[in-house]
Amino acid sequence: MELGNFVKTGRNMRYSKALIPTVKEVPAEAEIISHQLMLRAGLMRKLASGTYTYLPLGWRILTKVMNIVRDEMNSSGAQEILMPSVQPMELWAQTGRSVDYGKTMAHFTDRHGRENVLAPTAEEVVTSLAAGEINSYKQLPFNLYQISFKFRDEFRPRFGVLRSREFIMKDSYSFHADKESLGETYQQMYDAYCRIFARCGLEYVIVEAESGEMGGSGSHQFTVPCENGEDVIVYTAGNKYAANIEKADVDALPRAAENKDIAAMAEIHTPGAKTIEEVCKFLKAKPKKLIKTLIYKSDDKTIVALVSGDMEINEEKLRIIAGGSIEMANDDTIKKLTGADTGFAGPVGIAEKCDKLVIDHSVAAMAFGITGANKTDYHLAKVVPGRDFPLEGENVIVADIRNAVEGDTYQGKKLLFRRGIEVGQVFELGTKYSKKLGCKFLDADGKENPCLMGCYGIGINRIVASAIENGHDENGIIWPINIAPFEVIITPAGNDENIINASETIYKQLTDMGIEVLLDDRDIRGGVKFKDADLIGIPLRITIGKKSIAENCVEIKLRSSKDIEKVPVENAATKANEIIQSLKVK
RNA sequence: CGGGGUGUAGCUCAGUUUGGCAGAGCGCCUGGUUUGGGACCAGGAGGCCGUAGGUUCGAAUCCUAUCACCCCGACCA
Repeated sequence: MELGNFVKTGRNMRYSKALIPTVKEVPAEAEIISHQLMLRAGLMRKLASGTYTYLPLGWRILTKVMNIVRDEMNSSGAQEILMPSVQPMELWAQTGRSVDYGKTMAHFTDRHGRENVLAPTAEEVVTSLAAGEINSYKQLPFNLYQISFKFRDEFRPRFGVLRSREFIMKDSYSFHADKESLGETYQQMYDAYCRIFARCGLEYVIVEAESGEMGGSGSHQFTVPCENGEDVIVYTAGNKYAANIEKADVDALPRAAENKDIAAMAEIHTPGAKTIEEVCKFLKAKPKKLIKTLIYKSDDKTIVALVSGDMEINEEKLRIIAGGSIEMANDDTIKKLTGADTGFAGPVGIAEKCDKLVIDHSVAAMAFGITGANKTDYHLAKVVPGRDFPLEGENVIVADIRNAVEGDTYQGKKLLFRRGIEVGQVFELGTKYSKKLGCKFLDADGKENPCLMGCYGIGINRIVASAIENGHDENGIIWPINIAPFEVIITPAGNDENIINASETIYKQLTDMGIEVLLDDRDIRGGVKFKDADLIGIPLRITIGKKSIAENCVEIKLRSSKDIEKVPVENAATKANEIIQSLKVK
């Protein structure tokens, strides 16, 4: 599977010979603008849920993005390789990710009964490769990358290519003998990413991120802010602090003053009221008066987490405290632990029964609250944290385990929220994979050590979608020139011989100059050509019509502007070339 | 995986309530008139009404099953 490996996009094209099936009407299935325009501009067609065929224009754009990525990766010293898309499940079992990755992993059994994974990423493969090749610190460091298809059986593919089941990713993996070396490469990748996104014409923000299933410590996410993004970025004014919502720290809320006068706990009959919503309705209370009790399993340990009823738990934060992967406990486990049906769990008396009780600051800050009674169909009111359940102890911890919300502060500064599309992420992996897969080297002292690793990903398709999300108007796409399918479109408006001749001449001149040019030689009305040119978003248009050709002139217009410049026919190609070169981000 | 919705022409969708000739707009083909912002006139092609079964004299329409696609949710304690 070769993904445009150093394939130069063809230089020129006649529209009449090209498959560019534009559509006027908005496809019913497309919700967000990038998805709509990718279909309308004839970039791609859907095959099945979350899988798309890229048509000539769409593939040109992807190819251009891949070539920018490749160029910057190569200049940063990374080496391109290509790993298989079909990987043995065994390898994933060795790192434990066959479980951690869960159902998102697409897999199949082959005719010999072996389980195979359709690569969602390649840490296992590359680490086992390195394990076989690395013996000495003298071989380190190195950085390998590939550009290839990735598969994820998303529970819900949506937003066109933003969350699809099959997509193109650039993934690279670096191997090091020490932390300094890892830090250096991490910084090189960070800088390379900045250049890549700048060259793709994207405005991006870099945020502190959580490393999720990847495991590891440091991580930054490159995010393109836009309304339709699936990620939420949290930041303080002036961008002094910016983080993914999965990561964003919040200040602890002020604790309620100690009040000895609060009456003792009271049991209330709440038949059938299992959810926060139902309890609130039943008791006419506000969610923030409730203590939400969530029960998780981490391996064979039971973890109970408490969050204010109006807040969301942040499973990533909890996962770090748990020290391993976590999942919601099933009804049986809950019943065994609390003695009640799901929906009536509470913190009173739970610390003695569970392996760990993690209390969010938002709960510790309450004067008193309502919570489950660990008895089916009953809740407790006037439950005072610290009095009715412990806030400290061997297996009790008060911590930040919730998502930031409007009104929160960090280091005293107000937190702001914005949506974005994640287009790239860099991770310091450490030794998580090298230890498990035996990727070791001998250091100068002859001692054996696991390699330190970093990994760095870029979503190629997401770059395209986010460029559209932030680059369009009511008429269609407005491409940044570096990733536009063509740099110029020539639009002859009319069939006069001198119009055709001038078009052909300029077409040839631009081609010879190395410009990527599309000639709209279709025998149709001018209006249709203009609409199509705008829809597919070619940055520069050269229009040749009756009026202008009478003065021996053509019109040059930027897709992004209304201004039209008249230029003599013989200067047109040179002038267009000049504009294009000035637009390019080097 | 749970809830909701939709499958009818290449696309967007009517028609289903109340069973009775398969529809419109856009697109496509032919001819003509047009020709700088998705033209107009005339003619035409194109559908096993998602699939399978059932009810009925008769099913796009009613019933059952199934598949696909879309939306919401998966924070439930």
